Amino acid sequence: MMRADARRNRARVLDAAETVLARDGLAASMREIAEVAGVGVGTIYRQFPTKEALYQAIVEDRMRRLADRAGELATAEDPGAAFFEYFTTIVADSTMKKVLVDALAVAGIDAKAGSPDIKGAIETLLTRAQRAGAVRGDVGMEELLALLSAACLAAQHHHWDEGLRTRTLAVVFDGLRPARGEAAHV
Amino acid sequence: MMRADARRNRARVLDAAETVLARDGLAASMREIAEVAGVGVGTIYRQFPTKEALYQAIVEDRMRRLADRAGELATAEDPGAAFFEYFTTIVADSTMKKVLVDALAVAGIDAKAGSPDIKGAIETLLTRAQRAGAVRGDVGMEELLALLSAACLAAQHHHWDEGLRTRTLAVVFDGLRPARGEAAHV
DNA sequence: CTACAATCGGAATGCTTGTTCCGGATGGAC
DNA sequence: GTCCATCCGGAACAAGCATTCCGATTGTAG
Repeated sequence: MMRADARRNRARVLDAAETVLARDGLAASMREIAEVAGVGVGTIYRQFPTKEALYQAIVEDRMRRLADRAGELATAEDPGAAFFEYFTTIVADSTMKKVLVDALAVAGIDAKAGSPDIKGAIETLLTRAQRAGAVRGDVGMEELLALLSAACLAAQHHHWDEGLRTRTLAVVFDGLRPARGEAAHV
Repeated sequence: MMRADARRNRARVLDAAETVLARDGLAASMREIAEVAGVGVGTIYRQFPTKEALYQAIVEDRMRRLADRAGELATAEDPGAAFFEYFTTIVADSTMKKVLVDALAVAGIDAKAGSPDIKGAIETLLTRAQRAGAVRGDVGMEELLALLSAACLAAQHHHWDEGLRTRTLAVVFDGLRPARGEAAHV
């Protein structure tokens, strides 16, 4: 059983790391995280063997939340709206969360072990939206993830404000919609 | 007048820097650039007062080439094709050139001094394509640059191969085209 | 060819980073 | 209250970085 102070400090470290990493991404230093958390650097290393491990813990947590959100939307009445809303949410999120973006970029959303089945969850949203005729049938997961990742990266780097985000995603979404006349895939 | 060996070394440094920075981006170290160039680090500093200055020299050079290319395409017979070709070229380029992408991301394509009028050149391509009815009239420079930068960032980070690039840009381009029925802006 | 200023290489400097270590503090079982 | 395994803080260490400096070298004007 973990001692009470250890558990408390673990929470503080995770909190501080989330804050600092959101701002500085992978470039954040352990010293600063420790300072924000109000603990010594040694305390961090007691819980997380390495900087990467700390990052991974946070990224996995965020991934899990994103996967959960996708799960909720998987049963929405309007699959098209659900799909586009999810896309927008992730991009809006990443404007503020540099870790997530760095993680998407470095480790890759691509199938990294540990991360829950976010890919599967997104695929469900895509398939349902396609069946409902809200998204072209000929876009695959690869292109979708490429577009999603691209939007997240740019939103982060250039600090897209809401207006720019809306207008830019509008173009992408138009490209994702079926050409008029394309039949819904039953 | 510059001594002959100094001029030769300057060229070597620029070459090496282009190579190394293309691979490692801003994370590349001066030592490695010096090694690849076959000179001492001191030699680099004789020509470029700082690491940033060296980067800037290379980025400006690339920007100039991109602006030139845009200039050529500005008088193409098919403004729509010219526009989409230019977009594709830049993205394909950035898959290989990490500096460019870092520069776009960090310094920002956005109006940084020194960089020639690449923004103006792109705007010309856009306007002509819109007049020709190949691009929606309601997309502005801001969204266009956002999309361009997004594609470059993602292409670099995930090493888009040609197939993925083609399919992903196809979606974006579809979003940029006018909805059927939208009139060309004379 | 000579002489000297321009240039060179790379060791040295000073800083930042991730990680380790350990003397001292402390939670909690008895 | 006692006691010890656990945990804490932060100094210390090693590695890497950009940048500076200087004795040795070399282009070139005269």
